[in-house]
Amino acid sequence: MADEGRTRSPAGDRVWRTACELFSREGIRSVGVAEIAETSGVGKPSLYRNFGSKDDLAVAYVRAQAVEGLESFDVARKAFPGDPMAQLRHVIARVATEMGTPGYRGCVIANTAIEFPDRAHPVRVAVDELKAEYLRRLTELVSQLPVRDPGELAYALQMLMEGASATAQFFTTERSRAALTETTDRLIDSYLSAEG
Amino acid sequence: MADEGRTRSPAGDRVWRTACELFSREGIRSVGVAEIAETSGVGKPSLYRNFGSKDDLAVAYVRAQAVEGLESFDVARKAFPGDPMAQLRHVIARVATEMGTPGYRGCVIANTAIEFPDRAHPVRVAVDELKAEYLRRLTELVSQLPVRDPGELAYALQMLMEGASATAQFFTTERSRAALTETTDRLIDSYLSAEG
DNA sequence: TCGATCGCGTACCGAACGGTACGCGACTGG
DNA sequence: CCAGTCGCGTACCGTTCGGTACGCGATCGA
Repeated sequence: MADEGRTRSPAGDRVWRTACELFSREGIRSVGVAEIAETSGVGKPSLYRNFGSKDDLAVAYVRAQAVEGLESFDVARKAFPGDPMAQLRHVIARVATEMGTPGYRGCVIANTAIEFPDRAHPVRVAVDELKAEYLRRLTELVSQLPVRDPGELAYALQMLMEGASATAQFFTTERSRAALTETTDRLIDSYLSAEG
Repeated sequence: MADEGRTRSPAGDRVWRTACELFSREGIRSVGVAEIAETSGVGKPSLYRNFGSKDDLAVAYVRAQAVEGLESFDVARKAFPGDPMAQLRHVIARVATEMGTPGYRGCVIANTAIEFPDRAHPVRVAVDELKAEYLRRLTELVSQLPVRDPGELAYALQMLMEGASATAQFFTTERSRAALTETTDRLIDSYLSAEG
């Protein structure tokens, strides 16, 4: 929900909060600009004055949703300096925690990628950048562990987090959370024991 | 693409093939019925005579897409009778193979769930049923392995397949395929060695 | 006090959506 | 030869989509 500190009018602020809530609950394409405007109690032109278009609003939303995940690497580094294993656990735990939010509907970034299949679409471009950035940071972190192929392990961990987020919306968040921590533990053990 | 053997008019047949292709390439919501009709060279009423509505067409599509995955359990059972480990490998390999199809855009069922967030929507209902059925069959299969908690392993495997399908569309199918086989191997080993 | 500026909402736009009324033309049984 | 049926496409329906022209009212500097 962090909004990059953009200065905005009161009406624009209500639009932003409403859009975040509606997008989170129903996805982006399912929500029309008229619905956002009505729900937030402002006219549509106010929406278009503060955000140039629905696409721009969607990009801002998706970027804002990614902030916490990306920053979790910095948070972990500061909380457990010199302990990459603890940092990794923190990053994974953050995903597990997020899955516990009521009405969790899966990773917003991944979902948005599905909603915008055209890779040239500005929203999709932003999504792909964010996913690549996450994998980059994860790989960087895993590289500090004593494993032979950190890139492979990082990719596998990303897959697991992605899968946990996805299954959480089909079955129960509890099972996905439990399976995520359990499986990442086993996998990391497997990579660590192979080459200490 | 198997179509449950429904008998259909020539026009309806062209509609069906076109719809499958367009849905696969661009998703369901991105494709309008007019586009399907025009691309297949038939009028819209032909579409509505053969399929009652776009939703019905989408349900048929999503069911058809799920057939191969669900049948892979039967195929595996016949190919490797009495060898649940080989059967499991076959089921997982099928997912890896599917990920290799050009223009792969992730699991159709999972993607459709994102496109229809409303759990009461008929398309979403069908999707949820199919996912539950897949997990049911997977759990049944894993239960034949000598592991303590087959339900947990099955859930983890489903998570992995889901994650591999999802990451394949962000990064490369090759990495996801490799990571899927590698990670499932390690995970199954981990569960088998714990309690032979 | 007046005039310019600014944020705002009403009312509207063309396009695209899912879905349908209706009439044409080709077969088929008598 | 003809009447009924069946599959089909043209042309249209109302609704909703994202986006905009425009005028109102409050605020603020002179």
